[in-house]
Amino acid sequence: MRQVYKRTHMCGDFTAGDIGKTAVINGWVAKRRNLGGLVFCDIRDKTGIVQVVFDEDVPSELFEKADSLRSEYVVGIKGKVRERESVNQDIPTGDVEITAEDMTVYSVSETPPIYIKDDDNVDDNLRLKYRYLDLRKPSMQDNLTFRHRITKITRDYFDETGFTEVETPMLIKPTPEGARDYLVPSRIHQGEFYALPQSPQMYKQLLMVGGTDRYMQIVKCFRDEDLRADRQPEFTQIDLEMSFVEEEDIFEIQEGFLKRIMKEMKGVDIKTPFERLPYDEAMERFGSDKPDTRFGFELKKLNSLFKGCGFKVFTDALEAGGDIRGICINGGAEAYTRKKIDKLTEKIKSYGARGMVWIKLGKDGISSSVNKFFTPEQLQEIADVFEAGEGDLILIVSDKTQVTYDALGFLRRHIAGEMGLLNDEQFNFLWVVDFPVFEYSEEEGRYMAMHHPFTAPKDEDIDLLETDPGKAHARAYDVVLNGVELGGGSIRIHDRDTQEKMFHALGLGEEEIEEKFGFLVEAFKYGAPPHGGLAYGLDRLVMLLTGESSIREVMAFPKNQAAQCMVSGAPSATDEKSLDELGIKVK
RNA sequence: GGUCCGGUAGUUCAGUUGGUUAGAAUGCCAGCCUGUCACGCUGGAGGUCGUCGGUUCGAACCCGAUCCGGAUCGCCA
Repeated sequence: MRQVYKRTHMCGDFTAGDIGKTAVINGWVAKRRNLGGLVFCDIRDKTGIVQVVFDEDVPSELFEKADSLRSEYVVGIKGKVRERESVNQDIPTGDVEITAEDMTVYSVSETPPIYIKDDDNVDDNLRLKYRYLDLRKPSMQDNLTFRHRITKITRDYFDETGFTEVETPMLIKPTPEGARDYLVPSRIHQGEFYALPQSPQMYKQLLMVGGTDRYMQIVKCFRDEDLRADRQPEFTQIDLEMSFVEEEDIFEIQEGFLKRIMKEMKGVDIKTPFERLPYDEAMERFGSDKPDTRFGFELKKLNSLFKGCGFKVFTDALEAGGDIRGICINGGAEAYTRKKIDKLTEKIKSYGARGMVWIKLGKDGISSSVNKFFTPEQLQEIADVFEAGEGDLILIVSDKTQVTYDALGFLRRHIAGEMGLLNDEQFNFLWVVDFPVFEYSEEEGRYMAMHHPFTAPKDEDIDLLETDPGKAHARAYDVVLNGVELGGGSIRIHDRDTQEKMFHALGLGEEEIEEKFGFLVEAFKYGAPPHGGLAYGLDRLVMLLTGESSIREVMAFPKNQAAQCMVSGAPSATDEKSLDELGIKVK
């Protein structure tokens, strides 16, 4: 005899069309409402809930069993589907109910430590500790299902466009540049280590040398850096690489992919091709390399207006080689009182800004925090740069160039959020292109690859690698959606000469190159096709499309901010025998 | 490593100027209840106020230290 009821329906699937049928369901008790002679029970599975009723028609033994049900008991119920006496408009199965004929209690439950409903507000760490309970919430199941469908579409789409999914190793050589590696000690080679991949970068390039032509992989990646709402130590990439392509070939394929995702998952037709926005322009207009273009408030450089002005803060910044930039908050003059502006000023301090100047265009004329230093005519001149009118607010930051970008880039997005200008239903995709090849690291005292050392410089900039590396632009691109970097990639270097120039610009000596990247350089001796690729952050993509504000909501078992798995307690100490075998001494 | 916010019933929170026995909602338990669906009504149990120390006649509240969580800057090729 079967121990488990053979299910005929999922709880969320019942409709008026099922009335009169005999149904068998398996699920959890979401709610029991005992009215005395009548017991209602909401049974939940991953598809939704359905109401079961135990009334005077059921045998007393079954009724007693129903009375003893508690939240999160696991049950199987057989019964007849019937029309409800009073319909519940709020749930999809609200037309019908199941009148119970038989029930088995598979297992009982203690009172759960967290609420299992969507509109809860439970401490994050508790949710993570009892993740298996948290996952029972419809929104969490919906998110997992949503994610599954995206990965399915991904595999389908790239299959149809000639990609082969290939698994690359998880135990790899530590990478010298970039994020901190998670290291795995080798038992056989004591004192030596594998690293978990930050991305399969070099392997996918080797696959191109290996003739795979078009590669894709949905792959876990690992970075041992501090966590954020959108950053986890292990996360998933949709990783792609193509041979015999240039930027536009890659853009076309990816735009087709995102178009399909948006159509199938959101029912939205997005316009292709996406806007291409050069990095320099993105920074100049939005103060960010991942601009949210759903609203205005664009940055303007004001240096020329303030040369030789009497305001020392501005002239000092200019003399130090910095800039003066501002944004105009249309209609912000009234909403942003002095108190609120002070708060904003406080916030941008974390980006290195020491202060902020404001100009308000009020009903009774123009006023500012620097009235003392500027005549109304001069203030008007600034306002004219922004084409500002009555009711507008101008915010100005003078500092090092990067600080003006960071502070104002933050402000425009922050204020847009506060003013309710971020429309969830609008999807502004764009490519940010022509990234710099290098960024200067104060810490290291040298240029570092902004993307990675295999990124091809633009042809016309190859000579700059040796003469003025800070000015060289790369064939690198990011795809950005509403201010979030969804993915990034580049056309790679495929000839040894350029690769060597790149390594030298990074300050790597022959030996170092051989030691760190020797196998890739070696591979390129034997015929590397021109190639390029891209990787998406799957978690971020799902987060954005589900409207969540943290990638934890779209991962089954995420880590907390201290990089711990709250369910299992990882990381943890291990026994001495294991450590001995690995040749590791702890302190 | 820095900055900010937080830690009080199982859960989410309130807690006045430092003053009697620390409250509410929800959840839980018991009783009643035949159309509920946030069921209702009545009653009950439930607290090391993160921890340690200090000030005080008296501390959830003030002070110091510390631990923990979250957001964020740095960091994330």
